[in-house]
Amino acid sequence: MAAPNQTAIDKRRVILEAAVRVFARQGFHTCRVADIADEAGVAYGLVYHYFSSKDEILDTLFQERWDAMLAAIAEADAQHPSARDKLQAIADFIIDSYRYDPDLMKVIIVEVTRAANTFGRTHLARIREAYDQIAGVVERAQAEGLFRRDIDPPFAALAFYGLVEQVLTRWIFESEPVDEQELERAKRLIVEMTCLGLER
Amino acid sequence: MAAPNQTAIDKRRVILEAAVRVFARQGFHTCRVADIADEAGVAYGLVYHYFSSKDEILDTLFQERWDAMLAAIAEADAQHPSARDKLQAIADFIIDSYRYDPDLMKVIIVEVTRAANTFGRTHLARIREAYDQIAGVVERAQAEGLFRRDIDPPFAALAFYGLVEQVLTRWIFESEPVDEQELERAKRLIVEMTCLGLER
DNA sequence: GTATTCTGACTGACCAGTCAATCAATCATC
DNA sequence: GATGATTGATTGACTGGTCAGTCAGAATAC
Repeated sequence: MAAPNQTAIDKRRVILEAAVRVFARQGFHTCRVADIADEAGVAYGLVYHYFSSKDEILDTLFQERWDAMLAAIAEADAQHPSARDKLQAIADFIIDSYRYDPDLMKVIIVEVTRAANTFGRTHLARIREAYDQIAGVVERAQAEGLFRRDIDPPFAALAFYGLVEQVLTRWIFESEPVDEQELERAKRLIVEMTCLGLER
Repeated sequence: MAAPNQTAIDKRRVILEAAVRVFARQGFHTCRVADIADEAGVAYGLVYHYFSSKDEILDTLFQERWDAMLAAIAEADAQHPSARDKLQAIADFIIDSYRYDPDLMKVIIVEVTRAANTFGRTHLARIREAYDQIAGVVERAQAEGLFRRDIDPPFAALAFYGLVEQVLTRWIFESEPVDEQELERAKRLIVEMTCLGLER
């Protein structure tokens, strides 16, 4: 019934999930591979059976998550007619990703998208794809006359995605978990702030 | 003529400035103390004559710069009557700090304000002071009826300061230096975007 | 019986921080 | 204005600990 190497696949997953917790708790540079093995309840050497290096573990985590991100942005773009709804769907997806697995989002943001000297550099092209897709959403909204034309789309994308990441970063720095109400409030405020600004 | 320990003070400064370049180029975790000594043209041991540890060098750089930051925000708040002008003055100061010493700003942002597991945590209280001051500016503008009241001030501060940091991060990830025109354009767009938003 | 998963002791490189020794400047005394 | 004493700056070889990655073999599955 089970796939031939069910166990193997599971162990790989167990290691990945343990790595998320360890990276989130101690940071990539500060933790040791032995910590990951311990957290996974697995022998040290097994980590190197499934991954060729410590770096490859983080690369894998990032790639899996970022693929989902880009798919969700494309989906949001295709599904909704209005630009505001598109941005809302994107914000919702990212905030919900945090709700579902805060540790993973912490690792992705802290160790990859904001790590200008290490993993951020290696994954730069892929990270930029997200910005480009959002810029596209803004550009088309401007062409339709829904958005002002004096803010250039790449800059608008920076402001929008930047705000989302900034909100997550705030939560990441906080010690206690974030409650449901705050998650929902953030979704609303992010889009409101991006579309309408502060002045009345 | 010269102060008694002129040389001493200079060497300390030389080491700090070398550290900025090395941290910016290689990152705090990746570089060795020997790299800093080499860059400063100084013997390895001298670094430990002026600083008790590698960490203390980064702490010093952060503290010096952040003090200037907080002073500039307070100054902007005191100097200008309108909230928009206050935000413009703050954005100008930070963008100009980047213009003057991009390496230092890179180090502060990448290694401290966004390093959730290491220095960001130790300097958290001081970082929050900047957010709190900006939130105060927004709060008073709301009380005066200039800003909408349905965005809470701490969130607005997150969006504003977050956008500034996001713009710097974009430049940090880029390889080529940023031209004057782009710096000035960013100053304008940051405030425009924060105050007016995207929708027309 | 063989292929794969799994184990954990081991190694080799690396690097933060120490320290004993040298050097340079100022001061104190005659 | 020479001589020695004191203080602080400067040097770089060395140490002790850490840790990523290896490997030889045991266990398990098929």
